Amino acid sequence: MFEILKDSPLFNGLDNHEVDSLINNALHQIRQFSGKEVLAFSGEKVEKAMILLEGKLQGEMVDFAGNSLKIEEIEPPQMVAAAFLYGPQSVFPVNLSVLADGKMLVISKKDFTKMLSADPRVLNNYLNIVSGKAQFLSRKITFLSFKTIREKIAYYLLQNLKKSSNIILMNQSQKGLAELLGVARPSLARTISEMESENLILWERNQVTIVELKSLQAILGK
Amino acid sequence: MFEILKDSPLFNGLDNHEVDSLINNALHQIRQFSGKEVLAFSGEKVEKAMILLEGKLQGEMVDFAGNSLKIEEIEPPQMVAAAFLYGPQSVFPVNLSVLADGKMLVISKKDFTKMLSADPRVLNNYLNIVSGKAQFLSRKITFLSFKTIREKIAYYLLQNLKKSSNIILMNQSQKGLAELLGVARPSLARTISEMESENLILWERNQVTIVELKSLQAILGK
DNA sequence: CCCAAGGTGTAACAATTGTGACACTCTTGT
DNA sequence: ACAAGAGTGTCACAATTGTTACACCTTGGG
Repeated sequence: MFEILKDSPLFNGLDNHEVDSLINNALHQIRQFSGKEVLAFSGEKVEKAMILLEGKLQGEMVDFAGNSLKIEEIEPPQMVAAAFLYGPQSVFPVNLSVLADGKMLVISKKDFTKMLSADPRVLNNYLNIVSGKAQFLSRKITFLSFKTIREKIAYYLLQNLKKSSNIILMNQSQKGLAELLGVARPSLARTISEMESENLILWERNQVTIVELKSLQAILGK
Repeated sequence: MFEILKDSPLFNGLDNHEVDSLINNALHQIRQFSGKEVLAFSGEKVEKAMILLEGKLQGEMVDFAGNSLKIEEIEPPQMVAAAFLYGPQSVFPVNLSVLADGKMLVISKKDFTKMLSADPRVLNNYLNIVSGKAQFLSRKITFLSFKTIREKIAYYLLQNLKKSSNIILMNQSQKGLAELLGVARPSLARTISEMESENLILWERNQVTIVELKSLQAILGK
């Protein structure tokens, strides 16, 4: 039915036929989205299981001053709000907004639950997804816990640094990175300047070169 | 076997006999702990399922400057590190340290997995626990995302305020609260003073009285 | 090819928080 | 009842970050 579904972590280990069969036994629909729509607001109840088929979504916290903190980007064929379908307080923790037009598969919670019972592999996959989410959030907390922008930058770079290379490709604008780190954009730029003039890093449009790895590690290790 | 286990969220809906039977079919042991021991360090692999039977534990992040940020307190009969047993990166996200002497039930991951398969109720309970954890972490992020101490305090108070009362009982020292909010203790005290002199709240040792609820909400709502 | 829109570098200034220090108060065990 | 330890109120000062503003790049349509 949807080719991409068999690559979804949820259906890991199942073949096309099995996936189709599961989907067809459940109440489902396709939801299209486009523009700058907000698909769900923080606090709204999560009542359906959602799997992104096309496009790109973003989860962001919006504080009361209107500032936003990007929590994560969601790309196909990931599940949306997977960790918030069950549990004591199943509401969206973030605003869910559209980054790129697309569509998603929506399944009623009831039928999704049946689907989990019907196939132990799917259940196991789902368990891994939810655990993974918790781990992701935990890492996010690590991030927010760093007090200084310098630490956040160092952590981000070291986290994205591939072994046997000293170059990090940036798929993110400074503006986007500032949101991710939860700091003001000019403040980020300032700290980057400082680190450049100290010869720790070389920050170019699309890539960052680590000049002094040890000093960078020292920022986190002192 | 252990009376308290039947009250554990994991065994919700099962009777004593069923719980005993599940436990006895799994490799398990009792681990005692005391003093100021650190039971597990952040980054250590989670290889066993753990259920707290007695005492009190604390999960805390320790940054590189030695400051700690308390993430949560764990009391019986909760599971320990429930959301970190499965998933792609099953390591402790925090240091697990002892707040009060006690003991916990330790079950090998393999046998715990069997236990989940053996009883759909336990599996469902576990799913709820893990989802709940993700939701907890998500709320924690909400906290850390507030920029000012004033906002954090307002959020904390409103979150802990019971309906039809304007008094909040504090089971937490200012020091503990400062750690929870991730701010320095004197900074917290300063902001509390300010809010008191503005007649928003009345902060006493063991309880906080909300004087002007609307103004408190306005801090978060502007 | 040029314009418009978004991204980036930078600066001065304001606001907030952290630090370290000290006196004082409360609690608890002996 | 008292001493010791932990928690609290407060201060001056340092450090960091946010704000606002503006000039300058880049890039991708028209």
